[in-house]
Amino acid sequence: MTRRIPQARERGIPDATVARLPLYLRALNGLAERGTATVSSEDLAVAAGVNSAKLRKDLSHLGSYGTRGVGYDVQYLIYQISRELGLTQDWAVAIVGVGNLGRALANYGGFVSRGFRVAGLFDADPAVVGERIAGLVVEHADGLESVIRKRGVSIVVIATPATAAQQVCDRVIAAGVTSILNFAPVVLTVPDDVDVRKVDLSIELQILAFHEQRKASGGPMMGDEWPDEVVVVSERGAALGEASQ
Amino acid sequence: MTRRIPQARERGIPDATVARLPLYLRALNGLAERGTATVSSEDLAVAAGVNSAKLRKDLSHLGSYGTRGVGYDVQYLIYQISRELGLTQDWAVAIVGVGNLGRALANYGGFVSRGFRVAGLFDADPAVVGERIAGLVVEHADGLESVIRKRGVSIVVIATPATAAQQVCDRVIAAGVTSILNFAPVVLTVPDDVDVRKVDLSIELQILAFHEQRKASGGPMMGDEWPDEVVVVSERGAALGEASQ
DNA sequence: CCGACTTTGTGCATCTCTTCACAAAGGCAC
DNA sequence: GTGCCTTTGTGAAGAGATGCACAAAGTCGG
Repeated sequence: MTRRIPQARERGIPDATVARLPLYLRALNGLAERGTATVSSEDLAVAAGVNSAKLRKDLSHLGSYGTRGVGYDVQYLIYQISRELGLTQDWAVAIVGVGNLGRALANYGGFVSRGFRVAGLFDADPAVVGERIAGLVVEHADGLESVIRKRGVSIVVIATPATAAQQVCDRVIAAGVTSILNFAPVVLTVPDDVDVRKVDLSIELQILAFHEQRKASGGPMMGDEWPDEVVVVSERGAALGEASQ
Repeated sequence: MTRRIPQARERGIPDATVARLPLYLRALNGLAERGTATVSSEDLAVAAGVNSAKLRKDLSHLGSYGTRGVGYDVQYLIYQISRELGLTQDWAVAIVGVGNLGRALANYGGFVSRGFRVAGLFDADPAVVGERIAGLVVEHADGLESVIRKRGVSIVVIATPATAAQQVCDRVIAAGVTSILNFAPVVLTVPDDVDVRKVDLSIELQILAFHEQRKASGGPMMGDEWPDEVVVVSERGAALGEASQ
């Protein structure tokens, strides 16, 4: 029974750290634009809205890139974090579902600026296919698999209604995609090697409502009884991007 | 020095649990629509995509609403979770920034279906003010404070460009709002009693890219040296909802 | 070259969240 | 009733994240 000793440069950055790296990157880019050359963990932590000890521990997972007594070189750190996140290469992204949300995403500037390139827009509605959005022509969802393979798409954004999401998901996985960003309000079932990240407006609002209620009233009404009239809220809402299909 | 003993029905549901309750609620609504009367923790856990022990522990924080040997009454559990989340009351929501994203949000069906009512749309661009979106007329951002007070808005969604977000944030907080959903890619500075939740597409994509890179290559290139030519990615992207102002 | 000062990187204690495993509770068949 | 079977609710162990506090490492003025 040997003791588990963590390697200095072991592959395995904690998820919580990975989730914060983009935040640091953004703060660093802000500093770089203002011409700052070096930054202390304290200052960077404030800019990113985290604790400075946490920031230092996070960065220590990437390597020892700071200089004691001075801080971190902004440009160098930007490069190291970008490299770790895989932003030094280009990622082809496809957006499926060109409803309100799909359009918003296609026009999103932050996409292009960071190594993410929109390589395709898809919808199942013939009325939308052929339309030109953000310099791209919307293609019919039938061609999904072939286009994914042909253009080397590795990340797919699902912005379809909830009902279509799982089917789209299955198809893009069959085409070899292993990274999915899901905006549809459903739990996607995927194999273990596929990463799904979920963005769900409705859930965020409900979490806010919980805290708001707590602040307002010191908790929900105390009784556990049913009220006289129970109104059951139904799951009638379409996906955020209510596209066709 | 007394030991801290958790009360049985203490007000204080873990954050991780609160974040999952909406997920359970959605799964339960799906079951209710299909006419299911009772459900076991195992089945509900599968539907919500979590571990069944976790689900039971989560629910146990609300109270003891299950029946051993049987499971949970779907309708009753829907009611209890809704009540805990504060969805049995109506929340007035204002959306600030009517760009691509703002429009998508205003048209989002899931909003209305769950006790959230869009009570106002705001933008600083005169070209957008007056436009009719999802049955509402876009108002000028100047009237933000008075409308918030008048219509009892308690949750504000910020869908402005990054540059305007902090200013909007300060103003709505001054008007009494303590719950904010922020889509702009900036860290908002707020007092302790204000809750901010952040939705950031760019960050989600970067996290996916990290995992994708790991899967593809077994890690980033090994050297720690600078490449000959360093391209620094700039933070040029506008907010997801690139509205005016 | 030295000593004062700054800031990193990390060991450690703490806290939170997750998962296991099982006793207790309840339904149901007979 | 009685006993078997199912499923909850939870104690306890484990895993992971956080934050403190400080030694080690480096800068800089003189």
